[in-house]
Amino acid sequence: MPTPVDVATLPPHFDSAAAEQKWDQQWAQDGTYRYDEQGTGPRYVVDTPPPTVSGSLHVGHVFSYTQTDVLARHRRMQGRNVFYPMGWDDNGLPTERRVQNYFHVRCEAGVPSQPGRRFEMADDATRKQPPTKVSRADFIELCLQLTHEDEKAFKALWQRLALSVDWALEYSTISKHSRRIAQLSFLDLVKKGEAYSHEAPTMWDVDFRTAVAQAEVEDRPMRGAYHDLRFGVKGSEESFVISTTRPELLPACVGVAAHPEDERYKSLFGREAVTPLFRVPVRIFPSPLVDPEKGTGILMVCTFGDATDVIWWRDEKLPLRQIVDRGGRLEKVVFGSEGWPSEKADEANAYYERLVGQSVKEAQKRIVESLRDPAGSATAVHEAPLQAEPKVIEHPVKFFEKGDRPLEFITTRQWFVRVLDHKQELIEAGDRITWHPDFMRLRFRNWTENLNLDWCISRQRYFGVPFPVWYPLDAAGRPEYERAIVAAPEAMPVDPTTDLPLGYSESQRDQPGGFTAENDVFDTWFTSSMTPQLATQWIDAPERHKKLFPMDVRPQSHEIIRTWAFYTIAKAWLHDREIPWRNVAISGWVLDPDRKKMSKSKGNVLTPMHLLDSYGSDAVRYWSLSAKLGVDTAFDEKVLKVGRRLVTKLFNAGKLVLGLGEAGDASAITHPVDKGFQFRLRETVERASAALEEMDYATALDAIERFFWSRFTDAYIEIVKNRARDESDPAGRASAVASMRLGLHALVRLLAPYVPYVAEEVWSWRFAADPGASPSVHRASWPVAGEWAAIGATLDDAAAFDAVAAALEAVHRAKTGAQASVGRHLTRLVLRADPELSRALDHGLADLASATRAPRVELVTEAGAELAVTALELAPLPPPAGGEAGAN
RNA sequence: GGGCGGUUAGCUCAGCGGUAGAGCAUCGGUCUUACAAGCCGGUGGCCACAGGUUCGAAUCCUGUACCGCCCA
Repeated sequence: MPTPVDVATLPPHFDSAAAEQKWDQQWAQDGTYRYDEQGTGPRYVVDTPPPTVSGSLHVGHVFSYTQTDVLARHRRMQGRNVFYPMGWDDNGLPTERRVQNYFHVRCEAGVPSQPGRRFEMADDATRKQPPTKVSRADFIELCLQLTHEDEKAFKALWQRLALSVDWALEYSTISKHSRRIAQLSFLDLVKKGEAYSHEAPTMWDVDFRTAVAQAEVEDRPMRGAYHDLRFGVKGSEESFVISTTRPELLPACVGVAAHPEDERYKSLFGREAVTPLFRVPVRIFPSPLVDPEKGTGILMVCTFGDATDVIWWRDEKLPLRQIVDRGGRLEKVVFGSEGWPSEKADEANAYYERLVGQSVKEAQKRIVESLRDPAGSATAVHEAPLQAEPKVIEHPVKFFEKGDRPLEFITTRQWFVRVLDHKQELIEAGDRITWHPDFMRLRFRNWTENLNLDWCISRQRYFGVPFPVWYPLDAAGRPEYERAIVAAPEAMPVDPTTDLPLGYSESQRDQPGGFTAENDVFDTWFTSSMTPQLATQWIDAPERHKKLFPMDVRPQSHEIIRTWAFYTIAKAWLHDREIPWRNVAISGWVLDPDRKKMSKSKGNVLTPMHLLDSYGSDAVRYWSLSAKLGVDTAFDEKVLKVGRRLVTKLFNAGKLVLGLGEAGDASAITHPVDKGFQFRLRETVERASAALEEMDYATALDAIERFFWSRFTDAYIEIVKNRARDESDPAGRASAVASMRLGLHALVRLLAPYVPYVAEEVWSWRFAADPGASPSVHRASWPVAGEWAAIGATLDDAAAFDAVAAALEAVHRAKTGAQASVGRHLTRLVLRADPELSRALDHGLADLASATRAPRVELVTEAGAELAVTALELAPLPPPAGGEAGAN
């Protein structure tokens, strides 16, 4: 049982650092935020974003995570059994990259594993050497080691911020459990026919050497140039000019296309063109996808310059001539060999020889030189194929969002999940979810409608969840992809490179007639899209899953609607024909003070730790919670100061109110001014609660804070604090003390989700020891209007309180006008008011006299009069310090 | 090019049919036994622009201009 604190001994300011330490420890010890697995009451289930633990923390993390926390805290106080887990996304490229840099290592296939070998952060000297090569197993070990360190830093921040997560529910996306859930998901999708593998041109990053999905691709404006090249027409003297930004792909040209209605080229359809330099005959066909306005209106189709080339290649059944390899260099090909026809193979090979092994960029330079050679002409006329100097343009080019060079389309075997077949269902699922703010729904809809590729889920990387898949090898040692073997669910998680498929022995690995492992890992979103299922344990704990799914809320930021939100909705639909959560709360971004997006490259990223140190956690939370969902907010240190002020104010208001001595219960509240204050307080409770029901914590905070400051501390307390100490008026005193106590009791609870440390501190002084009270304000009940029913406050009471407060304000104004302090004693005070206001003031005149320090208030009633101070006589100032200075 | 959001006091932002708001900044007053990290007051706005609807528009509609985001 907590012991009440003697508030008279408390300091003038709140020591936030000490309180943060004290209460973090206390909450952990008491299990204040624990989810009750056995609980049968209503739950509130949060699908927390697992932050990418790639090292750095910034204020954006603080911002959005605090916004989630306030929702969870509100629901917890409403008595919900709150399920609020925390995960770490330690799976994927950011981690790989960080590990490579931190230890200065590279993962390479075929390097033997060296278990037990220790690595430290690389120093400058080490960094000058080539990176150390490590095996896949060792690399993964390093990833785990480093992410574990990063997780500790994140956890410390979250605790300092007072995120009310249940740390017993912590998870990481690379853990054994997560790998199992991801592999079970894959198995379910294969069984349902929603996952398939096939060999096809896929967007490929040549630096990371991996396939990427549509969601990870972005357009960047790049300088390019139109190169006009003259093609010949087979069996004729005719020719035409195509325009291309990628002349280096000329050797991979497999067709020529123009718009079916284009009169200039209609006569060419069905005939064959001959490419310059390589003299390859290719089919000329019509396609409505060609824009007659662009370039010369006729273009070459290559394997593959862009996404449209892929469509033409597939629809027209054109041959495949891949020349760009997985590292972005031109591979060796021989014209004149099978699949590489040429009318002049020797010349073609001579031209191509100059390009082999070159990067795409260098190859372009070289081929442009060749194209200036009249000998390369494919027409009867002896002229250079390049018609004019290239015309420089700026155009959008597709990049992997984390990549540095343009994506290539490269034909590889990849695994996909069917999403195109389910567009309509996914859009409908999105519409069944409530989005906060609502317009974010359109981002989801827009993205889903515009999808044009199935979800590529395989990545040619090292650190990730492996595919639980092997392929049988035929007698010639070729994988039989159509007969893929998926691991049994009870065996998952498996690593196919070390585990065995059922019925095979290790000696059969990579042997003809044996089997081979799938080396790829899942797209990190394949696992991240399962955060609800990771937290509920899904098919491993069906009863638990049923209780927790669909979840109540998914908080996240808007730039990952197309990835995280989309994939999570897709998975929930494909697996369970369900929506994953009923609400999505989209937080905005923190912008720098110049309203620019914070990013590492701009160097304008703010780290949160020093803010926490100088303003305290409650003030930092206040800043986060004064911004509305979905709204980008410029970082403004002034708001932190306001937060700190609020914390101080609550601390001191608590001291005053609790220092008044013991209070009776609400039945002692009989004075009209007190009842009127309670009436307004109840209205505030209703207003704030309504806003929070809509997840509008910022509007709720605004209402609470405004009331706390301008009605409670500036007005009500000033009006009644003298009565609260007046021994000569026991009933009036009891009413004031009980009312102030109830006011504080409610306001501490209303503010608790926002400023949990100072609220807990104030609560602990006395309220925690009340009979039947919760030891923590964070488990106390959220105020409800019913608590005020017994007081029976009326609109007339409210008018009395409002009138006294307005009159006090008028007197303050008059005193300030007379250059006197608001505490200055008066010898005479006359107010003028209209009859209605006079009546309202009637019950509050004694309070008003004591608050204004006047002997009595003379009231002149005049129809239609504005409230005004008509006479104000200041008492002489007491003699200066030395004796009984400052006596009242 | 398509979609979405924004434009309100010097700054950061609320308000979203009924007399323009808050905090900060600024200027002035005030050390009142809760709080000077406080309190009181003053100054400051064609609510981007142009039309329209309405008794009444910052708020609803249409268009324009900037800023930003998402997607091609």
